[in-house]
Amino acid sequence: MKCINLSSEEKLKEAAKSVFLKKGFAGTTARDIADAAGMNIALTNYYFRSKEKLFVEIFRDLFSLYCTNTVKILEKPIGLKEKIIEVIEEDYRMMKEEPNLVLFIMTEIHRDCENLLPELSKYSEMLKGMFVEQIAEEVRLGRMRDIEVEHLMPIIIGSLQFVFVGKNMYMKVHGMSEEQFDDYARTHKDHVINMVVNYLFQDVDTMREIRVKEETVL
Amino acid sequence: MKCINLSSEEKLKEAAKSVFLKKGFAGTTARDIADAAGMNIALTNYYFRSKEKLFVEIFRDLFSLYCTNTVKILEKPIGLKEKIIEVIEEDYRMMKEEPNLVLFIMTEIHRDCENLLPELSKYSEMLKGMFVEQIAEEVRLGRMRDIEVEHLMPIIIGSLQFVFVGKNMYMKVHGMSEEQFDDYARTHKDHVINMVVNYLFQDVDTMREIRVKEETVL
DNA sequence: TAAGATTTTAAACGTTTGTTTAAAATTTGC
DNA sequence: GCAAATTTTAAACAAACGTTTAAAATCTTA
Repeated sequence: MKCINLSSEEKLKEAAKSVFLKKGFAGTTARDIADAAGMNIALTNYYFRSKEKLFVEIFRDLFSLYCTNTVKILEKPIGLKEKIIEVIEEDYRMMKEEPNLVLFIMTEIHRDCENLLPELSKYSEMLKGMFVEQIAEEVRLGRMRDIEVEHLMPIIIGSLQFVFVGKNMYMKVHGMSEEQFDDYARTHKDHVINMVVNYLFQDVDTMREIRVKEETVL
Repeated sequence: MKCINLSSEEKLKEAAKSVFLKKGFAGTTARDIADAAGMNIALTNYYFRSKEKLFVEIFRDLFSLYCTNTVKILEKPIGLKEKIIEVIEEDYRMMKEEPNLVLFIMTEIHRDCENLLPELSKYSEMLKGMFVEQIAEEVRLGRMRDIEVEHLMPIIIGSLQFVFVGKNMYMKVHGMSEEQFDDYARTHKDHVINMVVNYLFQDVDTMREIRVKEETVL
């Protein structure tokens, strides 16, 4: 009976993940992966049959890393404002842990959308189910700006993720170290939370406050 | 005296630009470029000496396309709110014209930051000069939220550019055609303008309005 | 410990890569 | 209109690519 030594196979996969994240599929050679793992060049094909099959397997894992936690938060039975703040905080945590992830995902989907399409279903789930209903309910009650979910998600995650997509650019332009970028990103995250919550909720609240004040006066 | 036929050299460069924008440096072969131009494979090296030298020349052009118009707007002698709206509108116009540009810029700087560093100086200019002074003045007068310019620019351009970075992903996830994405992006642009202006100015205005109302009452 | 199964290795496979060459085709300048 | 300069071509280059092979090394099982 087959008894795979997972240690070698997984060591190779971890090394490949690291290289793919940094250089992308097109920029990575089979020898880059072997070198990073400190293993023989033939082992990639021995364990994973081809560079592309290894890549697809890793992409699946990384796309899950990109989505899963956010989807879980969207499904939590909590208030919408609280939920959106949690999503942004989780996004920040994820990108701090793996800063290359967002650009990697975007680049590879851009390169080979058709082949990687099946992996996108999880992202679709994000926008369905109780989250959409929750938005509709909040909008109906006038507690939230009327906005379609297709616009809401990029509003929530876009501005912060963009900072990590352009991480190398910002670091060069502003002469930042890794630590300085961490500080920068954390501060930016707080700006984004304020801005998004302000746009989606506060304006409504403030308008209500004004209305209340006016009614009190009259 | 040397008399270059610009028609062939420029035809090659335009073809290369198109291929590089779509596939990136690592994903583009010399034969891809020759095929796209309908020219002989040797001509790339005849006119540009190497694939990399051709790429750097094209990157310079495209980075300029990415920055120049925005910098011009930032230097205009107009109000800050008006200016920020103009920047977002110009960003949208640019990305509608060349949807692959932002992801291209981000990917290539990520790949080879050191070599492409000299090209980044223009982006730095963006953040200097009268724009910074204008922000400081507006903040001092209490007409604008207190925010550092390093955070302001990603706040302004990040959310909208992110939508174009993830264009292929959104199109697949939401099953959009090119025309539908155009509509989607235009609507999103308007959301971004509202959100950003709201965050930077409206809150201050509204608070002032409230204060004025209170004073009127008392 | 011996036989069989599995893992690892060095070497080579046929392609494709970016680039070069040298001759052919074309254009330029007198 | 001819010699010189320039542009374009087909062919080939060495190097690097993903992959395969077959033998060596290691581990498993009895």
